[in-house]
Amino acid sequence: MSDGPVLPGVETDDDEEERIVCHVDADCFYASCERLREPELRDEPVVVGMGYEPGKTVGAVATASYEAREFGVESAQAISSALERLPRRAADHDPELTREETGFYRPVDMDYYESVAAEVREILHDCADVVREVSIDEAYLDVTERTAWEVADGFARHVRDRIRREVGVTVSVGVAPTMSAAKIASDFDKPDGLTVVEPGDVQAFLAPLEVDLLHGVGPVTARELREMGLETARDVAAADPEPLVERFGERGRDLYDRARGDDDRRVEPKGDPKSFSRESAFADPVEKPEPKYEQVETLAAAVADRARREGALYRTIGVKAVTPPYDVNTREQSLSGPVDDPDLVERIARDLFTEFEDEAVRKLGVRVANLEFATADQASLDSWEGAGGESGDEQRADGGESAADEPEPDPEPESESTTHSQHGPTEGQSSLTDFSGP
DNA sequence: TCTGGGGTCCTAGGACCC
DNA sequence: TCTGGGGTCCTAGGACCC
Repeated sequence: MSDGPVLPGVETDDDEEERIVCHVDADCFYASCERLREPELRDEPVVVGMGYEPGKTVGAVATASYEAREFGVESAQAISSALERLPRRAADHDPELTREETGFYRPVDMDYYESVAAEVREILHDCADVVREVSIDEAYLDVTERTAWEVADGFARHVRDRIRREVGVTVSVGVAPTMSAAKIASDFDKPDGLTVVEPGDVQAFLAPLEVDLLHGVGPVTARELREMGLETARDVAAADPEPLVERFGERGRDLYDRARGDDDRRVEPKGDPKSFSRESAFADPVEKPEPKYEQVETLAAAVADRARREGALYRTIGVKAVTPPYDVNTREQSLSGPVDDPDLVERIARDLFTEFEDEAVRKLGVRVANLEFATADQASLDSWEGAGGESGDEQRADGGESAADEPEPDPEPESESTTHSQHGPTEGQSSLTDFSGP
């Protein structure tokens, strides 16, 4: 809706303002990155495998190029199954197969992809005032101040072409008045797509879509919606919202609103992370305790190291044990105050894991959560401590001598190293951006 | 699908406090 | 002593996303 002229000095209510949201989604990003440094892979089927090693059959598909998808290779598939559908192209290649029936397999190389993503990010920030990075290959842009609906497709094309020209990867772009519609729009015409949904057209655009195309609807919810007789966004939009709320809680309300094109979320930069975790799977379920504890220790050290590098203190430590067939068990423990203490992470992780030491375990994980990040003004932390006046029950175990005068039940503060002030002032941006090239 | 890794948010019950 | 209601925190699990 185009409002009348805005009187000078009269602010329109921010919430009422129509936004122009742009969702940028890279096409099979990891595969595109591999093609960037290995141009021979262009137009060929490419599979990037996680936990995959050249020549082996272990791991899972992280990304498959569109050519590989034609063979039935999909994300999250076991590499062994992918290889059945699309054999590896080998130097001594099977004369039974034509070249067209084979593809290229590469292991994930996050450092390299991160370096490419940083170049894309730079362009995105150049094209918008507010950018929300959702993942390595996806972001929302609020471009309300940069374009207008009449020329939105030209703007989106500009963003897309710049990324192709300056970085060399293709992206799909969706433009809409809401985040959820923009997200679906970017997916509508992949790869190398460009879809603009103008304000009046949102509901009509969504209507024919199957429910599982809606963001937040996975296999479970899709099945339940179908059992309720709701197959498409149109059905959901026309349904009585009450049963949806009753069955799905808040999500049901969101689902109903989004299907109708209602979504008042604003594009905002992503805040600090909420947790860090590391996990790894065994080739086969392990029953003996020793190798499992060894893995727990490795993961604990990696997680603690990550947190320290990011300048985060944590107050909760947890473990995950996946037992056959695929039961996910989690255990966690919270401390009385935030710490940076790798030994404590290891000790508590081991402790929480004892419950599973004799069970067959196929996958293990260690996690820290309840994070606190150092702010530039450490003073603000000190001030709330002082402001409380009475009670010292909410002690932070963040080092310093003061901890010694309090009988601390849980974490023993281990000297200076628990403070992270020596890491210097941390910026809002995480260390994701300061990669050091391939 | 015979199952990789790193996240987010929500729910629900119990403990504990007032 | 029994019963009440509200709020918050903790823990475990589930669904979902990329």
